[in-house]
Amino acid sequence: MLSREFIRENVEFIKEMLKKRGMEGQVDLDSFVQLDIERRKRIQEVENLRKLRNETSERISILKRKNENVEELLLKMKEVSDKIKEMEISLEEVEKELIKIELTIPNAPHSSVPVGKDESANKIVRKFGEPKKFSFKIKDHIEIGEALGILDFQRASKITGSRFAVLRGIGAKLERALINFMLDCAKEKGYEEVWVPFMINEKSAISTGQLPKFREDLFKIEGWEYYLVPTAEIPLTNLHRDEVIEGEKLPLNYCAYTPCFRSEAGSYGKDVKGLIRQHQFDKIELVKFSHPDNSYQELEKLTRDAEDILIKLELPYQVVVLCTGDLGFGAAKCYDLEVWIPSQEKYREISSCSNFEEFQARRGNIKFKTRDMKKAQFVHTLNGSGLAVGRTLVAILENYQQEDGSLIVPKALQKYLDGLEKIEKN
RNA sequence: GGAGGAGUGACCGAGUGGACGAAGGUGACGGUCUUGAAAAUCGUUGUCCUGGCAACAGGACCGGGGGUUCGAAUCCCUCCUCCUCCGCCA
Repeated sequence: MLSREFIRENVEFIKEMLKKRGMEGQVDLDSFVQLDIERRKRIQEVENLRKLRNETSERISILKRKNENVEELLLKMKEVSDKIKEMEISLEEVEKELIKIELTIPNAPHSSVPVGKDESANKIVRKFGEPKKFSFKIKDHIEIGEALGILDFQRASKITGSRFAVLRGIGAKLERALINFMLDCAKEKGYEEVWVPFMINEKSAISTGQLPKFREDLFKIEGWEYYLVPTAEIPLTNLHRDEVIEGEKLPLNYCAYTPCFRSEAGSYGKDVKGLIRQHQFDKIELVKFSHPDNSYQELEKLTRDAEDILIKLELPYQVVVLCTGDLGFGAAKCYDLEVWIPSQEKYREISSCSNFEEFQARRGNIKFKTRDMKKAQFVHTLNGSGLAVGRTLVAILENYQQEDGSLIVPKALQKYLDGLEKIEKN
């Protein structure tokens, strides 16, 4: 969320920003301006009356102690009191409308973010490795996994439905190995491991920006105001909601494994087969709470920390900086890590590393204060996947496939699989 | 699921419906004392909103929401959270 004061004073800038994001006309800024003026007018009216009430009440108290007659004052004040109540209600209405609009305003992209309409304007920042050349006809991860007996989509759809997967035997162990490997990588980089609830409440989802705008992306628990976590970003960032962090301790680095649940509304027909786009997938998330002065250095670090996992797994990838039109709602800047998927001959997103600046901190009231600061100030929050486990599994299956249908285990993972070097059909 | 108890500032903790934004303490910061430190001692120490260039003025906030009242931290209702006991349970 941007500050009310900032929006008030930079309406033209916001309009321009919305245009860059391709959200022109999607936010009712004119109403915002009107409501903002109206709100402040009503505040002044109400506060003047409250002042009168406070003063008179004090007088009544004094008069009463002197045993003087206060009947007339009481009657008069009864009226004032009713009037205040009335006005408080009308003020609240305006405030609610204002918040409604505020919550639909996206973050302002950082000045270094390329301007563009859609993903075609994203810029490749760097690459690692080369797409491997295969001397045989390659298979996609579904074919490989099913042939090895480690992936089963049919039974998953029987148990639940489409966009779910069953992993079996060494496949299940591989998933668990990846989770442990990634958490260990994060720990090595100084992230504290956290185990969090896999359901979140409304407030938490508003803080990080999923609600109210993206409600249809979440799975809601019937009869509860709880949602299944779509990303560990939410519980991790909300660790410090409504807190003032000791400034000397910044940056705070956290990592967590959670399964992630997404409805994938609006992605019908996209990646319907295989592990790429599931309703449930595993992910390790990295979250930083940073001092505003160096949040962009922290973003670089965070991105490198996520990349390092791909380097260790020796998977070819590229880093892309998202353009204004492709940038997430709350992000000021975002790097996507894209891993090479041989069967699609494409780089596909496997991690997304963003700096939210104050956007989430303001929504979630997350501040910091150092000893020499007079006032607490909003932190900058950052997060990135380190990494999406399901997609990593896809990348491994496809990039490490052998002509005979077996699979070489990446060196970095072998110690997590009792030294296993190769997976073959059993 | 049943029965009780509790939620007050960074923390601990007091608070008869009017002199309470809130005693007292701890911590932090600043001063005095000291060669330095400790101890002692004095002082400062919340957030948000409105108006104002500012100094400042005003308003709101005692878990959240509502109610009673001229006036609520204090009374009533409701929700949330935590604790204790009983029951059930992985």
